[in-house]
Order: sequence, then C-alpha cells, then structure tokens
Amino acid sequence: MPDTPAPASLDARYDFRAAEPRWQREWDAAGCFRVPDVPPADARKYYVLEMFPYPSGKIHMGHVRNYTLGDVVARYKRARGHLVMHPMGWDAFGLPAENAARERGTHPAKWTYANIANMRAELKRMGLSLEWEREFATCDPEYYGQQQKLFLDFLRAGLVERKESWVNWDPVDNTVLANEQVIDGRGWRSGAVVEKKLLSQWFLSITKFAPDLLEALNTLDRWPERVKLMQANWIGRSEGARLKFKLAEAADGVADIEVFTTRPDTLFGMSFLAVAAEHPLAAAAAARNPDAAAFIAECRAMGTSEAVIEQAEKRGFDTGFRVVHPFTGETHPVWIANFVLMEYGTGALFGCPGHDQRDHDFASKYGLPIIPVVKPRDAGADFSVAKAPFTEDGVLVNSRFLDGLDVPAAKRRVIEELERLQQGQGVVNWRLRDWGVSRQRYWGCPIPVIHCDDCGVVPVPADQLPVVLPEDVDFSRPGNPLDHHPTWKHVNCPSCGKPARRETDTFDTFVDSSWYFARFCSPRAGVPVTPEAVNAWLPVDQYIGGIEHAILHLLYSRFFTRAMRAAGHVTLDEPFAGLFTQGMVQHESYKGADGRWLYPEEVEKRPDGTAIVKGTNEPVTVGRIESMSKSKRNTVDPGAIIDRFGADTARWFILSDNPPERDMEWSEAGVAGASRFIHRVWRLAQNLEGGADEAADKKLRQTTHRTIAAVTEALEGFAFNVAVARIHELANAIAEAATAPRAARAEALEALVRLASPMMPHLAEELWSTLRPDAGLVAKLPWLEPDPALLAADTLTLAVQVLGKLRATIEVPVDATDEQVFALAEAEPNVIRALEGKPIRKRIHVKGRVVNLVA
RNA sequence: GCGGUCAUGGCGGAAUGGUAGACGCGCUAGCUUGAGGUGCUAGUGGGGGCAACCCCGUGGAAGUUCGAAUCUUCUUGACCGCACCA
Repeated sequence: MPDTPAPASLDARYDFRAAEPRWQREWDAAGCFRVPDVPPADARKYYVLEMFPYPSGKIHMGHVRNYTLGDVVARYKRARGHLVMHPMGWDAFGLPAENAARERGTHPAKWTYANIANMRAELKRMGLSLEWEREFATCDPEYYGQQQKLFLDFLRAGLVERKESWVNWDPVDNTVLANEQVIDGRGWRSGAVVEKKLLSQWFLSITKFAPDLLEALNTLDRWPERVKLMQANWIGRSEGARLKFKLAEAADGVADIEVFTTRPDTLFGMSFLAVAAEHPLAAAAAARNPDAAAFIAECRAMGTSEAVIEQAEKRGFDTGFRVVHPFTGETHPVWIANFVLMEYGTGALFGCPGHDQRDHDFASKYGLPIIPVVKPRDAGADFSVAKAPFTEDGVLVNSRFLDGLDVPAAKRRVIEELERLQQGQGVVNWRLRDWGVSRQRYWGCPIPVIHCDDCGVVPVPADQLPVVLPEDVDFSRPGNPLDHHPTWKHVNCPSCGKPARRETDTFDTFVDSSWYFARFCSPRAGVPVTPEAVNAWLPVDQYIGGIEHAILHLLYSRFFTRAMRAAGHVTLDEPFAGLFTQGMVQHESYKGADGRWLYPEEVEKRPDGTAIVKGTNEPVTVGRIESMSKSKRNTVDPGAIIDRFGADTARWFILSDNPPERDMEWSEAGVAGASRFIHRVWRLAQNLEGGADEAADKKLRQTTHRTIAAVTEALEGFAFNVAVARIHELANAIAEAATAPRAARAEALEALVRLASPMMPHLAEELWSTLRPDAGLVAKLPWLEPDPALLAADTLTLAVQVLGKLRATIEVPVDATDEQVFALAEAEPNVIRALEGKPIRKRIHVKGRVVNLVA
C-alpha cells in the first residue's frame, strides 16, 4: 500500500463558511439558473415550483424542507438536459401585516418588505438554484394591478357576481371573519360573540366549473390520490331530485317549498319538512309568531362555524305551516330546524326518519311518526326502524307504485313520476359554493370597482389601473382603514362623472396565490400574462408544497386557470401537472420545572437520557415529538443551523431522514451525522491514491456504475432518502477500496460528487473544482449515465431455498442453464441436509433471484 | 358516521411476490487524537449453540402461492380528510 501523502493543509477540514458563499457567487455570475420568458422551440422545458412563502420575517424548517426538495428536482432536471424555470416570490398580503401595524405602529408595507429582505437573504444562503430575476411580491402594485385587470376580465366574461351572503360578523371589530377565525362562537381577536349577517359580497363563479373541476381530477395522474379525493369530496357532487311541496295555505306569498333529496325513493316515508333558519318560510313564520322569531335568532347567534354546528343538539320549532304530499295528498308539518343549512341544496328538506339518522334523531325528539318504506331483502318479522333508521339498499314497502322495487330502481321510478306530474325533476347537486372574495381589510388587493348611486357598480377604467392602496392609513380605529380613510374612496363615477365611492373591500389573499405561477412566466409584462410565455411554460411540471393547501389553494388555482382560459389569457385548464405534498418538520418539545416551554437550544441532554436547562440543574421534561410551532417553542432556526454546519449539511440531513411525503423529526444527532458525512467525503477526496488490485478495481467500478443507476432511479421516484443511502454506500466502497487503482477511486469519487450535487451543491462544486480544475461548474454538467458493461455481472448470487426457506447461497455464471443451477444448488451441504434425503418434487429457478426446491 | 392512509430492530427507514432489516441515528467494545459535539475498526432483531448452524420474527388471525413485509379476507390500533351535505 502506498504512503499517504501529506494533507494539503494542516487544517484538513472543509471550510464551508468560505466555500458556500463563493459557489453561490459563481452560479450567479455564470447565470446558471436563468431562462428566457419564451423558451426556444427545441427546448425541453421543465417548470419546478415550490409554494411561495408568506413573508412572516424568518424562514422556518418547513421552508427549508420545501425549497430543498424543489431544488433537488430543479438541479436534477437541469442536468437531465431540461430548460428549468425555478422562480421565487412572496405571498405578501394578509392580516399579520395589519396586526403588526396595530401592535407596533409599523406600516404594513414597511413591515412586509423588511421581512422579504430578510427572508430573501436567508433563502440565498441555502444555495437554491432559483432565478431571482423573476421575483415579485403580491403586494407590489405591478402585480396586484395586473390582478385587478384579470378581475375585470372575469367580470366581463360573466364569472363574477355580487350577491348577498351570510357571513360571520364581529360586531366589535366591525369586520367579517373567516370560519377559522371564529373560536367557540367568538371572534378570535375581540372575543365578541359572532353574529350571522347578510352582506353584499363579490363572488367568483367557481361553481360554473364544478363538473369540469371534478372530472378533470382524473387527468391529474401525477397528483397524490388523497389530494384528488379531498378535492372531489369538497366539490361534492350528489345525484338526487328537486321537488316542490305545496303549502296547505300560502303564507306571505310563499306558495310552495322546494327541497333537494338524494333519497327520493323514501318520499312515502316522509313525516315532516324542515327548513333552515334563514329560509324565507322561516321569516314568514317569525312575522306571525314571536317564539319562531326567538328560535331563529338563537340559531343565528350560533355562528356559521362548522365546529359549532357539529356540537349543537338537533333542535327545531314547529311553524304551524303544513305542506301537501305530492302523491298521497296528506299534510305534513313544517319545522324550522337548526341542522338544515341554507347554503346546501334549497335550504329545505323532507324528513324521512325511518331511513336517515338525523331525521330519526329529530323525529324521536319531537315525537314525529317514523314509517318504514325500505326493508332488507332478508328482513324478518321483527324488522323495525323505531330504534334506528335503515339506510342500506333493500325492497320498497308502504310506497304504492314503488313497492317491490330496489332503492336505485325506486329512485328512477319516482323521479319519472315527479317529472310527469311536473312536481319535480332529477338533478345533480354540488356542495361547492361560489367563492366569496370580499374582505374588509386594508392589506390586500383593492377590488377595482366604483359604486355610483345612478350607474350602480362601474368597473374602474383600464387607464385608471392599478387602484393603489393609500399609504396614509389609520389603524387606531377598529374596522377597515380603507373605509374610514378621509379621501381615498371618494371618486367621480367613470360613467356619469357624479361623485361616487370606491369599493373599500379588498380581495381574499387566496386570489393573489391563484395565478402567481402564471405571472412568473413573464413577471414584468404590462399584461397579466403574455400568451407565448405562459402557454409555453405552463403547466408547472412539478409543484411542491404542504398538504394544508390540498383543497383551497389548489382548487382556486385550478379554477383561476379555467377562468383565465375563458377570458382568453391562457390555452390550458390544469396549472399543475405534477404535485408533491411534503410532510411537516417536527421536533421534541421541552418544558421546564415550572411548566414553561423551552427552546431546544436552552436544553442540555445528559448521557442518562434525562435533560436539564443549560447552565443550571433544573430538570426538563421531554415532551412529544410534534410539528414545530412557535407556541411550543420546539423550533430550530435554519439560520443558526447554516451558521454552524453549513447549507449542505442542512439540506443533506433534511433529505436523508425519511421519505419526503412523511413528517420528519429534526434531531440534533441527525444533523451532526449529516455534517460528519460531508466532512468525510471531503477527506476521501484528499487522498485518492490507490494500488493495483485488479479485483478491487473491477468491484469498485461496478459499484460506481450501479450507484449511478440506483441514485438516478431514486431521484426519479422522489426517494431522496434512498438516493442518500446509495451515496453513503459508494463512499463506504471508496474507503474500502484502498487497493484499487487511483483511476477507479477517482472515477468513483467524481461520480459521488456529481450524484450528490443536486443535494449538496456547494461541496460538489468545491470537490469538482479540485478534481477537474478545467471542467467548469457541476451545475452545468449533464447527468451521468451508467456504463451498461459495468452494470452487467458475470456471476449472480442466488438464494437457494428448500420448501421456501433459505438454506444456502450459490454463485453461478450469468448464462448458467437451469440444469447447471439446480446441480449446484443440490450439491450444497446445507441443502442436502435440509432435504433429508426426500425426493425433489418440484424445482423453481427465477433467474438472478432464487432457486426453490420442493421436496 | 362516511372516505382514505399507514403499521417492519432501541429510533428514522430499505426491500412492492424471490436472501427481511440496505443506509443512517443510537448503543457496545477496542484503538486513535494537539479531546471543545474528532477519526478508525469490529459488533448490534429475539432465542439456542464453542462452532458449523438451527428455531422464531414485518400489529393480530386466516387464506392464495413453490415462495408473502408485499396479494386477498377478517381484525386491532394510529393518523389524515370530510361531515347535521338532505
């Protein structure tokens, strides 16, 4: 074995603090990640996008994981010869900026842009292959101005409506609250009891696309099944019938009530009709009966929060009205019930307690009749629905012309009959509701319309766009600062010239994020999107983000793309061809002796497994591993990790721990392990001298090329943890092959560097520049191809089983015949012993895998 | 309630019908070091045996198969989504 040459320097450690910023500058100077707005005709484009962050002030480990995953894909696809677009921006509107303004007196814009500056610097330290030239924030007037144009286009295309809707209203803050901002029926900030209020709001007509949004899920073959399922549930298609019940006597002009049902077959089991508290008939009842009014007020005070509805007991109020059954002519009472939703179906239903759990609960409570109309095929004499409803398929009974039919046939038959009598028809109902986008907030995109007493709602003319937020705003008063700004809302009507008022509501921030991926294709254009750019780059080939956006953001973006198509901006429907949802980053949580939460850096783990507060003897309770959150202080600051270990270590660890779709545990030991490996590779590269061992040469070269194939396969399949493991194996093989020739060791290390480069790009460049000083940047190299000659083995190791149990392994030539293989296998002493002299009844040989002898 | 996903050493996980536990973390022993989260070597699923080897083992039960972590059925548990949706 040759002598080890003296190391290049005394301090033989990889200096990532110098190397990482240096390579980041090199990539930048070489323009490695820049692409044109319109890709050349012969380019194989690939658009990698991670969900853009909200600029809260600092990046967190979830961002590190998200952007590392995207960066590996981007760098790998680039090496594969794709023209890769990989942009970054900021989802910059939203409530936290207003809260900061209220609490600290900092203007939302100042706060937001300062946060962006800070987070941009942090992201840059990670060495991401991003094209920063495309950066924008949704709060830039250049961006939201284009959004206003889009909105007006949608308005013209008939995709926008202004209508009344019930909202959660906080009477103290004078604002609408989202459902998630209502906690136990109270406003999350003010603590005031939230009311339901009818407000005029802007709606985007997402329901017009409901059938297509559902159908097209089938075409998204690179989306996780569960996300598609969640979207399908959310869109909520259900088939049934609408039918009208005539009131026995009309009330305040209301002559009939329309209901939706998915079980028209159970119509003969009806015992009551129930309407929502917001239903017109409920209002009619309230007008005549103060008790009804009181009941409705109670329902309304309950709020629209679904969590509240869920816990509420089923309650009702008999209005005294009666409806006539379309087939029997019998009359049934009309109740107001708190479990009926005005927003679903028609806000009214017929109750069939025998075959629906809720109706059963309700009927039991108020002593309404429970009539069975479907019974199981094998029903005995004791069949009854008195105690519990029967909700499965069976045979219709007590139902006149439906008797004897099964449930699906009865549904068809009764719908035919309803249609014949013009009492109702078969319909498809959707759970999805139109998207209310009005928010009574300052820090959002102004809705570009003007309200004129004479002309009504007038769009802001194109030459007056963008409608820019005023800077001088007062956050000391509750409510919307735009609404009580002294001058901003007062404008002249663009149509008649008389004094008029600007819309003071701004858009839901989900609007901002519904088309940013399209804007990235031509971020500086004077139109929302330039068709040549957007139609060439879209769809996003790989979109990566958290599962928490599985429904809203992704559904809104799918809708927006369709709306943009309808308005002539794009030629495609689906924005995201591939979707990957990453798991969350978790950490142990810690509590001090007095129960206060502690940050990981305040805690010292002792060898016996216990923990103490650093620098003291205070015992620490080690809690559950759970998702990092500020409130539990179980967060780790990415900046501190990069300072201490470098970006490559953070990236390597986050990829190696587990499959990226699962939640991962951030552990100090894991980071240290990743750091050790980085330094180990660096040391390996310092000494590539070897020997002349031919066997070792062949073995190492085979390992190298098998690793190329294995890592490639792993990266293609998002199995980054497996790719890491294969690279570890290659490093182990290089270390073990000390007697292999220098050429083989260098080849192996070069392969290692290049295979690892999407994951640890800085170390890769650092080593490559010493291994191949004239070969340019790794970031510009094509991906490695394995040599087929070295992938092929000349012998195979076969497992030899007797009766399915492993008894020996044998080495056979690749071209060995079945007979040769069986002869070798049966000659193995262990196999002979296991056979116990019994005759072999069956011989199985699966080439390259296994031999099984059945005795 | 409805729908879905998952269950493998002390831990993260690998293997998608063919040698279970790759790779890493942790741990044990030894060596090394100008020791500050250092490097190297060996070991590490359980049980038995000096050893060669043998038995058991992928939440549990049954099944299909020459062969099952992998496929089927049932069951238990955990997690996720939806939910008075008529």
